[in-house]
Amino acid sequence: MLTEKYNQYSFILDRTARRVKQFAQTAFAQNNFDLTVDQWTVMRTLHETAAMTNRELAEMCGKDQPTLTRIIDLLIKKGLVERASHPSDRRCLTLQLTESGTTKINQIAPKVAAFRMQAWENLSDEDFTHFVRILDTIYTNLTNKDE
Amino acid sequence: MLTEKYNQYSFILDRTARRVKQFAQTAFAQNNFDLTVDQWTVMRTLHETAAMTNRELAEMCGKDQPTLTRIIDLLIKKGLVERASHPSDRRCLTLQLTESGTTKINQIAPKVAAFRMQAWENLSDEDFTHFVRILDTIYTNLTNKDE
DNA sequence: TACAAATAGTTGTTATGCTAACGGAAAAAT
DNA sequence: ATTTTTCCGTTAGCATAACAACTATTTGTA
Repeated sequence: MLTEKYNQYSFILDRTARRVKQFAQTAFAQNNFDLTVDQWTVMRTLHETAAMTNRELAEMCGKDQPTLTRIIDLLIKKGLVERASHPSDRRCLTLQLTESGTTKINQIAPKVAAFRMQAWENLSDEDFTHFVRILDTIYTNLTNKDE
Repeated sequence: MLTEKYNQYSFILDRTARRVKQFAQTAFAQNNFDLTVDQWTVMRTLHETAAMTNRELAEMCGKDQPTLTRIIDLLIKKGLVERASHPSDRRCLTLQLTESGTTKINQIAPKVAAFRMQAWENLSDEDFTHFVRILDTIYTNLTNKDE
């Protein structure tokens, strides 16, 4: 492979990821969701698998623990999530959506799914398959195997 | 297209972009480059096309102006870049690498290109073509056409 | 010419990503 | 049983991303 040819992949990847997030964030604002995209990701994960610890939730959201702690702080301020103590391990916390949080998720989830689709205009199912395979391969290639 | 199937593309994209940046940043640290990945991107762009204004450079780097201003501030602190006044428009500034900055770019550019390649193990030239096409299409799909 | 609109760069604010470090608690080792 | 190690969550510090607001300057227009 020619080295020069691949010099730009990082730029393209970064640029596209930021555009996707920005596009979603603008849609969130226009619909008065009063959430950031990342806060929504956390709530959505918590909705699918309730009562996780901070560490488990961070893992599932693809975020590190400090970042997740701060996002949870903001969601608690908004009354959408609550922390409870873990029954058997006093180091852990159990996180779950409040009733208000569950209501919110159910309200906005279909809308989010709808405008997310706009990214895939002019692209095929096969492209989606390529997309997942290539990006996951890159991710794996750059992940430390010692873990 | 099935909506559910595409719910995760944003997650994959974001996760991969962060991994790529993190991988590069770790390599930078191990080689004592004393630069962030974004600072390197700015320097590299400035090296290829010298004497740009803040706005032009931001555009080429895919960053917004406030972000670029702050990155340039840091690079100036390190003595790698300098701001000069624009000859014909007093609103503008002309940015360029210092001699020290040019030396640094030439020293580290080959190393960066080398470890960047690690992302593409187990992937083909055809995959790279798919990658560029798909991500650029997504970017275009989500870019406001009114500009 | 005078005034309104647009442009360039900066600064402020909030949120996130990453690393390091810290305190409390549990697990492992001796 | 005590010590050491590991683990969990949080906090702190720095850099970046996005947006709004501000100053200075230039351009467009009446």
